[in-house]
Amino acid sequence: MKPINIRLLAWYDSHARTLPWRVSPGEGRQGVLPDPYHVWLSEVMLQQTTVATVGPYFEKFIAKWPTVKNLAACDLEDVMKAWAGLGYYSRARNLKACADKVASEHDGKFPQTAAELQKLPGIGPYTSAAIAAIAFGERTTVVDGNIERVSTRHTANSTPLPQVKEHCREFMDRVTPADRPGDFVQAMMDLGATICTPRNPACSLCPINDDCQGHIQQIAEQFPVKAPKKPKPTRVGAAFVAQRPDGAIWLTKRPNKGLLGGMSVVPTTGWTASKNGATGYAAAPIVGDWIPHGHIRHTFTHFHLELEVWSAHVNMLPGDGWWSLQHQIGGEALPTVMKKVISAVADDLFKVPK
DNA sequence: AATTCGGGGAA
DNA sequence: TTCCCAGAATT
Repeated sequence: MKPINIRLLAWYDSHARTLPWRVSPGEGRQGVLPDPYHVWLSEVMLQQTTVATVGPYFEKFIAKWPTVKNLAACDLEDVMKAWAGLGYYSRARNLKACADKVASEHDGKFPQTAAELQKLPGIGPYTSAAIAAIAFGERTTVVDGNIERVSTRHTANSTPLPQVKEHCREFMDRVTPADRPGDFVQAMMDLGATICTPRNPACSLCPINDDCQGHIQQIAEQFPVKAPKKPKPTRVGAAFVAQRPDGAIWLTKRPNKGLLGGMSVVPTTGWTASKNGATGYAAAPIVGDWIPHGHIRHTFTHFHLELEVWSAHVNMLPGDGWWSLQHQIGGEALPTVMKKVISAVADDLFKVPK
């Protein structure tokens, strides 16, 4: 039987997905490597985020900032606005910090080894290895969620995550070729995304099913084994949409660290396990004729949130913040939960093109 | 080693 | 609903 990398690369040459950050399949087969800036940007966006979600954001960023130097030259606030809705907002701040460092310390050229890349903000073990392999052809050992699934199934390894990750690394070190390492890791990831899927894997179509223990024993779907997850608690609070007579909405900025760090929000109460202290309009940032708009629900990584939504027409508010005019709101750095809140008051505000 | 970070698509 | 996604940083 041919080695795994031979079978996988042959499959990749005929089945590779065409994605915005990849070179064309024809170029790829001729050994053309993609732009490191594109690879880096896509890899950071793809951290815990699906290809379908990333696509439009990637296109928007490339159009707005064609090079890493362009990104370094812009304001962080513009990056936060462009990243709004994509989630995990520390990625956006690290993205900017990384661009600044590449521009100022490396003359706008990304380091070419995984070891050097990992010294940059927002680039960890996975992303450094992926960029080095895909953009520079280094024979690194890449392990992501797809590869964890493919490799644990191939070896029928029932060690639970995250301990099994080291075995996955050894598996990859054993099978990754020195020639076309970037295409190989992308082939592994495409395989995991399209055939070796979490549920109902299409084993009959898999190019490496002949020596896959998961397939042979008909137990592929049970890997990887994971520790049971904790239930998500629910937190509650109230949000206040203050509107000026001209329709502008009062926004404030979250601190740069923690949940929704650096993002723009309307004033809210604290988000607590249960209602405590002042609630409803009694907790509003200013006395006024607050009108109830029901509540919105939103789920974060580790808790559910239920927010009462209130609105009122006011002329001024205390504290730090600014009035955002209706035509500006779509361009603000608003996380999705805040778009839900504002939509509950003015449901047509985000239907206008940004 | 555990926890904290968003959001959306699929089943 | 639950799961999981081209994970990193922090504690």
